[in-house]
Amino acid sequence: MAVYNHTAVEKKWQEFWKENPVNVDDGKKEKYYCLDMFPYPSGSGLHVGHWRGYVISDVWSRYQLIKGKYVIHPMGWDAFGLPAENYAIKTHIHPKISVSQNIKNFKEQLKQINALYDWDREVNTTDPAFYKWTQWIFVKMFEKGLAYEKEFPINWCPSCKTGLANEEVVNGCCERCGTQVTKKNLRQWMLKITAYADRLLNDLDKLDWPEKVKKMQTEWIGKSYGAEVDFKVSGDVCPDEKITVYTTRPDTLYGATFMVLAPEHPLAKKLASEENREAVEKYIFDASMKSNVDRMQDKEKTGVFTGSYAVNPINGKEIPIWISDYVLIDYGTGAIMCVPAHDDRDYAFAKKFGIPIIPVISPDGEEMTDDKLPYTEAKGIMINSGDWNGKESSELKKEAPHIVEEMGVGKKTVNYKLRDWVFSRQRYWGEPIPIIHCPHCGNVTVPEEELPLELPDVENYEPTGTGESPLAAIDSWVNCKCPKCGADAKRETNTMPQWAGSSWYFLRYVDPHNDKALVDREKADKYLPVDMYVGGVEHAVLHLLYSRFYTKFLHDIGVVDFDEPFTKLFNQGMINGKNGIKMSKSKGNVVSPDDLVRDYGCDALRLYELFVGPPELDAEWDDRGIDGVYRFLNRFYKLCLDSKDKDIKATKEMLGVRHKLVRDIEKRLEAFSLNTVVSGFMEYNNALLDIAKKEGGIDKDTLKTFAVLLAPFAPHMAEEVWHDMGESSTVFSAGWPEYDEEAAKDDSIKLPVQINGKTRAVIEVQADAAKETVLEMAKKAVEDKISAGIVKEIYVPGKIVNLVVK
RNA sequence: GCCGCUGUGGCGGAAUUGGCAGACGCACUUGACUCAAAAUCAAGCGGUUAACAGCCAUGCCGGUUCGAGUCCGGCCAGCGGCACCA
Repeated sequence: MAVYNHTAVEKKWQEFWKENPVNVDDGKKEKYYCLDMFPYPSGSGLHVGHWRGYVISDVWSRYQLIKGKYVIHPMGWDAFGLPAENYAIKTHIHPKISVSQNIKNFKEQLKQINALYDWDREVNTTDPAFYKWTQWIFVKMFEKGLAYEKEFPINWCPSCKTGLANEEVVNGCCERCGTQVTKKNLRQWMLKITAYADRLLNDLDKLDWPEKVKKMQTEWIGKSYGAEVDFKVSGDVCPDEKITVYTTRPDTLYGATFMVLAPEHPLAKKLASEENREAVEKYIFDASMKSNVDRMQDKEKTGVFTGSYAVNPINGKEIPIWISDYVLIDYGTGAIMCVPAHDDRDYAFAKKFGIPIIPVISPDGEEMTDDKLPYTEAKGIMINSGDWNGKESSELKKEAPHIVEEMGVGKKTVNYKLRDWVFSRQRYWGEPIPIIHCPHCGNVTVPEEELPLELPDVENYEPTGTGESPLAAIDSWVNCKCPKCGADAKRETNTMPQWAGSSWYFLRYVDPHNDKALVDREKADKYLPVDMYVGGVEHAVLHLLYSRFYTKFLHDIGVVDFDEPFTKLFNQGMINGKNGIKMSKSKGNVVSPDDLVRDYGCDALRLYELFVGPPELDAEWDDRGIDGVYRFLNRFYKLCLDSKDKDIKATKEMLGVRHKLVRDIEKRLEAFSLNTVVSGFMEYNNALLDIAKKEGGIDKDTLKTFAVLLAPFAPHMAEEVWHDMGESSTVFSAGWPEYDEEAAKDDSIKLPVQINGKTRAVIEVQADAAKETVLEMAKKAVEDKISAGIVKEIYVPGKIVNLVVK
């Protein structure tokens, strides 16, 4: 029968902690802010995969707590968004109601982890007192010119008559009804995140984040250096027009044999000559009906000749102007010069349509034959390039922008892949955008004192069919007076995306009840920024980039004095079901933590969540493994019970284990190798059990040290043992133990003796033995195998002896 | 296609700057306790071998080194991200 009654013990200490809070800000302690990515409170509840990240961050938080810090470890809810809205459409239950029910359930389940969460700090993005400030930030961005309106195409399902998010488009079709998705131009609110592109890029250097995430953000921002070059249109279809292209390879200008415009380019239609007009217009129309996804899936290049020509400014040659949808209107200038000899896509296009190909770079300076093309490296000698012949292309690549600038036909430029952020949704369940459209004053912000602009109740959550949000159907809400001139005006009916609240919620946790400011500046200075952010890697770009953008903006308007929100980031791996299949209700492979907590206890599940594998990697869940950590906890507890009433004096061996334990656990914990921390506990516990067998027990100080180290991982067990050893205050006030390097050292060590790199014997030597002594012992141990004669002797103290024989 | 990560027993995984490959655990086998089972405790557990010695073993091929899971070069497989970015 198990001696450790986890249910009773865990309940006892949970009540104890409730009455004796362990994490208190006395004003003197150093702060540590450890944050989980807040969850979307879904109706299906928590599974063992959710636990993992929360256990990791809680272990880290409790570690900081024992080290004497005041830990801010909050939790909240990211509760706007599609699932709640779709549920409302189906059931006609207001999202407010379903969301609050889900939160209640989620919170109950979350409490089983018994993390250090400070529930007084709880935030909820759908609470008007919270989204007042989400709206306030928008107002400030509008005032600074960072929020603007623009016609922008969205994914549109002609059958559902609704806009779709990218993730709702599957293989170019609507996820729900299977209809081919098209595009529809709608007026959208945009946020000018591109204004921060350089800072978002450069400040990545300041961050202690996984390199992978930094790299993903760098690529997402996609900074490139190049030149804009003007090509004059020749002929009389469009006299006096010029086309500006962006290129990163101005060195290949002599090789440009055609140009291509995006179908959406303003000149695309105009450039069509009489005989080409029909084909051009058809191509442009077809492209406009294709979804972005479709357009990208086309393998074969398509295109149409406009019938017009432009003049290559470097050599005065006329080159044909084509239209093709492989050129994107929102990158660069929406037009490119094409150098088929040195670009894969241009090459494919030229081959298909029989356009001349002129090589201008050669690795050896010789003429390039067709079989060597396309040659896409910017390395080699310029050929067929007039004055530029003989130059090194990588050098020229840097000079060329200045040359075109001097010629007056272009300029040096920088481009980004990063685009401005489409910030409006034609949906109900989101923050209303606090803008009023006045016929006289234009766009006017809702006055600050009228915030929050609350989301009104509606009868119907269905999309309107016109692409407008359901809010547009509420006349009494839409019609209002202009705050500036008093004229009849209309409210904006778009709402904000789910990202809006999650882009700044971490600031609110330090001052969640403030109705005068987003966050009190003094509190912000004291508690922010976040020291450690724990969450899934799926947010590597969007959420983490948006949060950085928001933080920089709030820094610029003086709300906070730092400009990066998350100093350190840790991405935990996912927990999957059997055979690596993602846990989901539909697959029926979801493992609920509830039964495991009941049968094994919170502590055992916490340990097992870590023991399944390296925290940064994905892991497969296997219920059976939890028996191992459960047995460990019971054995440790039994050892403590057996020892507590005996007055065991610490032997040298016990002290050795104690100091090694502290040294190893601390090192592994600092390295975030949490799975090996757990195996370390087991290993040292086994060592203590062996010693206890000989000595009748283990000294109290060693067991107490063990308990303190264990406390971040298995807080209940640690507290129980701590009190069993006669302590009356909490184990979390014990302070992190220190170790003595000397005491952790063994007197003698086992040294492998190799011959030609193969271990042939193991000798035991004094730790401080002299080289000669060790070598002598080693030779003696392998006497019979070294008769051929030793060529070389290698001795690495503490590691190995290797004897090289003939 | 490009970038990144990962390949170690039946399974999850350990292994400082290159230094006893398989820690710790799961599963399994045997034994003790028990009328019996569970629980617990003890022993074993990569392959080959009757056994020891030996030999073979960290996805594959080669290299550097006294010594390679670890470093270098070339492949293969799986996972993730990006994907007409001019």
